[in-house]
Amino acid sequence: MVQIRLTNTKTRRKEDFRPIDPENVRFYLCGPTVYDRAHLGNARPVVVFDVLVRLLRHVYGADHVTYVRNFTDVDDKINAAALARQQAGAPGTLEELIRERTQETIGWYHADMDALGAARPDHEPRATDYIDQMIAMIEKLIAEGHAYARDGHALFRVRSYADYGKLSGRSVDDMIAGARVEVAPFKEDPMDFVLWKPSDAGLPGWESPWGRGRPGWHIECSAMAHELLGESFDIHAGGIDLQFPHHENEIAQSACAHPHGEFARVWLHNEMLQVEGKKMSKSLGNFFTVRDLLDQGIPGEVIRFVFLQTHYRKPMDWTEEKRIAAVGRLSKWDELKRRSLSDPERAFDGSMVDHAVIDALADDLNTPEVLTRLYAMQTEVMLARKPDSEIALSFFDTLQFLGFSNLDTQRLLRKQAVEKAADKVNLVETLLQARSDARQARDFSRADAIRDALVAAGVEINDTAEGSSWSFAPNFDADRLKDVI
RNA sequence: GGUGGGUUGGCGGAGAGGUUACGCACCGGAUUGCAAAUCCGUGAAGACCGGUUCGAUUCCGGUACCCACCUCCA
Repeated sequence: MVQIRLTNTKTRRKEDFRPIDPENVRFYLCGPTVYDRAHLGNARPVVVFDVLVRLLRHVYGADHVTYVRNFTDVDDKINAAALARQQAGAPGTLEELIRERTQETIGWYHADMDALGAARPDHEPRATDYIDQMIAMIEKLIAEGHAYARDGHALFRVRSYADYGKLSGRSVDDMIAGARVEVAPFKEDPMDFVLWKPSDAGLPGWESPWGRGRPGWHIECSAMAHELLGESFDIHAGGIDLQFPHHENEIAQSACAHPHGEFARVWLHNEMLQVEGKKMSKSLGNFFTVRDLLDQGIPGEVIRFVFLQTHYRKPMDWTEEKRIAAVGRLSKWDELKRRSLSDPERAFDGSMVDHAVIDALADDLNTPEVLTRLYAMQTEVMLARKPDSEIALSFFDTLQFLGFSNLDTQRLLRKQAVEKAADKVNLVETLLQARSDARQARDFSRADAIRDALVAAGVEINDTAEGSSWSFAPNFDADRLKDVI
């Protein structure tokens, strides 16, 4: 069996991955707060850890991995969005508008992540469905002395957990010295964080031993992970920005509430995404969503390819240049698929995934190394020069395994071009026949003139020993064909 | 102020204490009537300053610059 190695944030080392139970490898990924469209940065962990899940399923078996990714559907930003809608005249109670908003956002999220080729998790728990578990957990923490209730709040007592700060390499004292912590009158210690907070009449709330209120951030992940994966599970992942405070607080809560469990054995964090060398932010005007890109005709596979070019533990820069290069590469593979498979629509089952690709992934998800292997395979497929060669089958099986099933990066544009040009097919073929005739007659100047004009009009021509083939390019412009006639 | 990450050839981007990463671009060659596509090949690097070592881009220390987190942004 392939030995997977992963860089564990908890130990700051690359270590052999040994599942607690190989029959059920358990993985938790922090999901989105569903108040708006996912921006491009939100997509990075989804794609990166989708690859991890694919690897785990490949190694341990498709039915031996449990993948959980939550939806945080209780949050002040959601409340604000719902309130804005109500003030804009939307009908319904605030609770209804909140539900509407989160439901709609989850639908968007699914559509966008599907487009990126990211498989759906086995469980997608919503925080509001686990309020009871959160309350039970908070009660236990209070009973054990790890938390306290004050003024309608429940707060975690950071000093009661000796290892607080271990994951992120911080000490409580240093952080307080940094003087950037919120000091609230009801806190025993400035670092204590909120488990439960009161809701007034204008906010969603649930009855609790501390009054009507809503959960703080952090507790939902602890409660849902415990409910669905148990006291101890294998891997917990998310963006590096969650390392502190979110994951640190999750650990503290879970370790204190379930002292016999280990919570997550391995912690994985992806580095952040930048855009053209800068942080993506609304103020810089370089903020955009996954949907924005998809709507521009950039398929999810292109986004996925660009993501996999950079190792997940390094900052990744989204650039126009990379986008264009990815389109070129995938288009080339699409062309190769048409040429090297007797049935380009053939479905693959993952039985011929390349071993070197698996080895590269097993080495801490080294996706750039995977691409290097794919380039080598590409050349081998070219050299095989016959349809359905073993290397071709393996190559496209591997691509599908990696989440690249549709390689036609220009399908939207091409589809439009073909539709627009449907009545020009005969004309193009007539012209190509004329070129062929001219070549036969060795009238090369006429043949080349026809070819150049067709190319200029957006017809791709490929001459091989077996003959010529052609296709409409996405930029096909029928009007230009008039120049040929 | 504290913490973490980064700095590799024109661009993107890895591994390894000593032997070609790889891709794109460029250049040369093969193929082609000429192109395109494809194949083969050359050149080009390791922010800066020290240290360890027979030998460092790879280990250690320092400096500079960039990014992020410490503010419910993945």
